[in-house]
Amino acid sequence: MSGEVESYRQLPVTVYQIQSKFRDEARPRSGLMRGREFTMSDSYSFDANKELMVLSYQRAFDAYLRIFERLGIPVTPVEAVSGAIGGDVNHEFMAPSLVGEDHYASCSNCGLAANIEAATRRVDVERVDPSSIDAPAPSDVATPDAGTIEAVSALLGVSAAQIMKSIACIDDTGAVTIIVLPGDREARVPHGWRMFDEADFAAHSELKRGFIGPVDLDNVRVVGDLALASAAHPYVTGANRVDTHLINVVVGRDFTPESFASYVVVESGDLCSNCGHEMFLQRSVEAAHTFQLGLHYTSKMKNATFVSEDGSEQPFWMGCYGIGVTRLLAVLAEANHDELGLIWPEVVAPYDVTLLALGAARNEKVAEVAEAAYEALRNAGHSVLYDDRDVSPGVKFADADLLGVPWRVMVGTKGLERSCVEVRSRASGQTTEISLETLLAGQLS
RNA sequence: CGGGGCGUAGCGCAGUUUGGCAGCGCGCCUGCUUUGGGAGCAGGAGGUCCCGGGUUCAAAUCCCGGCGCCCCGACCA
Repeated sequence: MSGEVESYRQLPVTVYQIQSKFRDEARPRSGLMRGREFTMSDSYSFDANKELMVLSYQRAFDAYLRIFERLGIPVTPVEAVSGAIGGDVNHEFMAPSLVGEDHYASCSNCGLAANIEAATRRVDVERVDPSSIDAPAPSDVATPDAGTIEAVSALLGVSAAQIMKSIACIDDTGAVTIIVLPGDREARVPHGWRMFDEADFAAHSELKRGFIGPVDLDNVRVVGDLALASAAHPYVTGANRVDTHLINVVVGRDFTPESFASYVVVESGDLCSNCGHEMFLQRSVEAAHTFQLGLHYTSKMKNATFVSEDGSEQPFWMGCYGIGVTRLLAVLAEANHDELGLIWPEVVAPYDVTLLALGAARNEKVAEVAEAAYEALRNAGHSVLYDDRDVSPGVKFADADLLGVPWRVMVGTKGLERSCVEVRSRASGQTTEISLETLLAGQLS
């Protein structure tokens, strides 16, 4: 782009490509849904400032919505984490599907939707005064080999919800941070953080895997899930000693997290962080992804610049947008089928019309009309799949349903007696009769 | 790389638990009938039961070893 665009006057610019892509996927699955080779359409926008980048982003976003609408694929744009690609605001276009690999949380009231990896919840309970919790000071309890919530729960006879889960992480600044959350919930590690790996545990011997706890931890940041701030009971936690836990740990008395936020993976029934109504989870397929990259890449590149209005050299504000074309085919089939087979949306159907000659081998007139209809429809600009096989009508009907071509024209003795043929819509199942004249003029209605 | 499952006719599978004639559906071949919703009847062909070894009078079935495929997870612009 640096060779093509020199001035702010040339902006905005959006370029695209449709290319084969290769990924070293650890486990390809579900046919076209995730393969090591696939076709991808992606595009990139370049703007002079953030406000204009957002406009370009919105144009691409709206275009994607229109594409999916025309394809007959219902999609929900959801807030997502940007993964390795970087940048700030981004959306995944999720097609609800039982075969999907992703889940998103959606609010039943305000419509807020976010990938399960990004979704947060609200906890609508008053913060509890620690002094109101009647519990003696924390004390040790031996928990040999009980390094999991389940094991501690079974050993001590307490519910998972009464145990505090402590997850050791490296945060986005590289600092060791412990996330504490209710033991009956999965931890959601914020974007940019990572959980401890083998090397981290080796480097921080004060943190005993399976027995980590937030009490008396020096020089380690502790953050807590919202639910802990409103918990009206003491917790069981790790004692930071092998085979030992602490009981009667009260949040705010025995330790105080630096801050409270949503650190659990959202579950169905959790409250929307925006409006407080219940959220539900939807299984889905990621059909497309859009990103506001901002200066994420261009600020690190020497030549990704243009000359701005005031004469200074400025980096481009970028957006990037991708649709998995190969995957789209699978999503398309998922979204557009019934028990008889595919139902191609007209805009992407490989043929407009399938022409069935019924009993042509025994009726010369049928064969003649079908041949003529084939030519007429083609001359009128239709793409036609012509079934002139010598098989029974039932076989042709079933195959036509299976292939899912939008329009089916049936030429047979029954109709020809009245100089008619039938036209059937695969999507609606509606059959109408048209005259031979209409058909031979290349028209379907 | 972990966890689970599977391997028997062209395809899909049952049979393996409790060792005892190699089965079913579809497809295929022949004949007759049928022909606007995946035809019917009759007859027929088709097997390295993944491979190797072991136990046994006898192994698709039990034991040991190997190979292959699928699913789940890790992974994933």
